[in-house]
Amino acid sequence: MVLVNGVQRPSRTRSAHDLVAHGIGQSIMQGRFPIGSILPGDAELMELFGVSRTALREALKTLAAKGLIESKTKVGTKVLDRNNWNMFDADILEWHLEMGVDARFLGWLFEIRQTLEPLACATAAQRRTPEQLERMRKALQAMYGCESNRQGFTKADLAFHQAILEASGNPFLQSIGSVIGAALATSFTISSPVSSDDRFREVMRQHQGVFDAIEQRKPSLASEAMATLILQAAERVQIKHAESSLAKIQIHAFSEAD
Amino acid sequence: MVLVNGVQRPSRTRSAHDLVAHGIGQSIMQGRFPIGSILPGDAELMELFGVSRTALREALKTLAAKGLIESKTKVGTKVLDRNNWNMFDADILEWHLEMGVDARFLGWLFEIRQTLEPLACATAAQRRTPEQLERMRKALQAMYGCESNRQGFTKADLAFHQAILEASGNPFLQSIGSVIGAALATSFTISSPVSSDDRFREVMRQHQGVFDAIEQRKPSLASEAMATLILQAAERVQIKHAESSLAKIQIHAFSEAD
DNA sequence: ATTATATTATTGTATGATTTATTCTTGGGA
DNA sequence: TCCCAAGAATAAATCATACAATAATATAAT
Repeated sequence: MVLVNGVQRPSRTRSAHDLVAHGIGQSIMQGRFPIGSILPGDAELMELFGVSRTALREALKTLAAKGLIESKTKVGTKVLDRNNWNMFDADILEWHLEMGVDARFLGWLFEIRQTLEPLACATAAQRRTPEQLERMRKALQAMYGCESNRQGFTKADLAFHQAILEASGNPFLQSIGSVIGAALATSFTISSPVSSDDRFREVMRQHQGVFDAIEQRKPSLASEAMATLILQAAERVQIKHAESSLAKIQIHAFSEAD
Repeated sequence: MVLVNGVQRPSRTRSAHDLVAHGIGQSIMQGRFPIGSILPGDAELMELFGVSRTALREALKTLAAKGLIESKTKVGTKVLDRNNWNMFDADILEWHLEMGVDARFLGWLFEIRQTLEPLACATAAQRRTPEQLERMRKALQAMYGCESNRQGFTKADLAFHQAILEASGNPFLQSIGSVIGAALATSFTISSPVSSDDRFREVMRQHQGVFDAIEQRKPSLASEAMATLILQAAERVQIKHAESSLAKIQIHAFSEAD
């Protein structure tokens, strides 16, 4: 889904409760429904979004499951504090991105990647199966073939990182794919539309290094290679972000379905 | 909620959709609804749990929000692959624990803690406010005062770790409280009922060390102190787990509300 | 002033009808 | 025989309405 000026254009017909959950979720992110406040009652929300009670309540249950809100009889539906939000949830991240990201948020994002992805590489280097390695190789090949196609490149990049996560064998690490997706989505949007030839070669060299280390079953080498890769990616994005003085940015979120 | 022989006794009257979500979620964890399979249609599930379609569908939306299932018109509701599950979700972790944990799972759990909590300590040492430090101090005091009360001790322990997460300022780190809660819940259940006096002093010494480092704003020291603390906790639990040859274990999950 | 009871607003649950989307089937052509 | 298109079947998605449960608030009784 593509965002322009912070207003969403529904790309396809999505289910009603999905749209409502998206709408309320985004409003919470933007502070339109402040933290700690009570949301409007069912009746009002039904009218606001033009849906039935069923669809509305399903949307609320979706948000409650992600830790955004909590409903209690008679007292109403309260917007919970941020530390109840599940930041590893793909939707919450997407809504964050759609709101526009600031340097602080990017810092947090890369702090996590910088910590977890090297771990994933290290364990993947130990536990990878031949099939998993093959998936990485395929994704890497796709990256090589997408020098000109930035969207395709980003998609292949995400697939590469996810293949590593999967090979780590740790289900917790496998759950952070959405975080990486969010980071790549910002890179896609922020960095210069025509990436230089040198930069492409440098990025590919780093990714190839990670792959080689995992292929050769060298945990610490794989870990370090990934650490430097992420560090440089973070620097690129944050510099670019500082250059663009926009508060809100056009965001394109990627999903595996794309 | 307490588990005995894998059968749940509902401790209090909970909402219908909550019970259904819990029931289906647990069944998925246990493999009773296998991954990739289509679960029974609305009508059958309604009868199975004795609830209306409304309650059932809200439960399904809750599970869908956590990445466990996906519903498509005509095709049915499919149990998604594990890497779609959000392992940082408190409910999913709880259901995992209720099912009983194995050494592998404990390993994954501590792998994550071992990586993220030192980071949290390091950033907390840099960015903590006086109020946040005070929260840590209070929790630490509570731990000192609960040598005999194991449940109270575990609760205070969790509060201490969560105070650190909060002080880190990183919302992603603040979301992993449930992971720590899960780890502590297993420790509570597995380790010997009467912990020795020496062990208590050792654990307190380590926690005090983490606190001191954060108080003195020494990031690397705080990070290392936490790393060794977790390492030893992991060793204790896994050894104890290996001793107890039970496949399923009585689990007591803690929440902030307790 | 305190306790007990009634009120009432808001979420929670139930039910049946209707709509929508997708698979499966069937029929017609090439 | 094979392929494509039109239609039927089916299960989820949505709607509309009614009723129940709960807890905050107000009111009355002690």
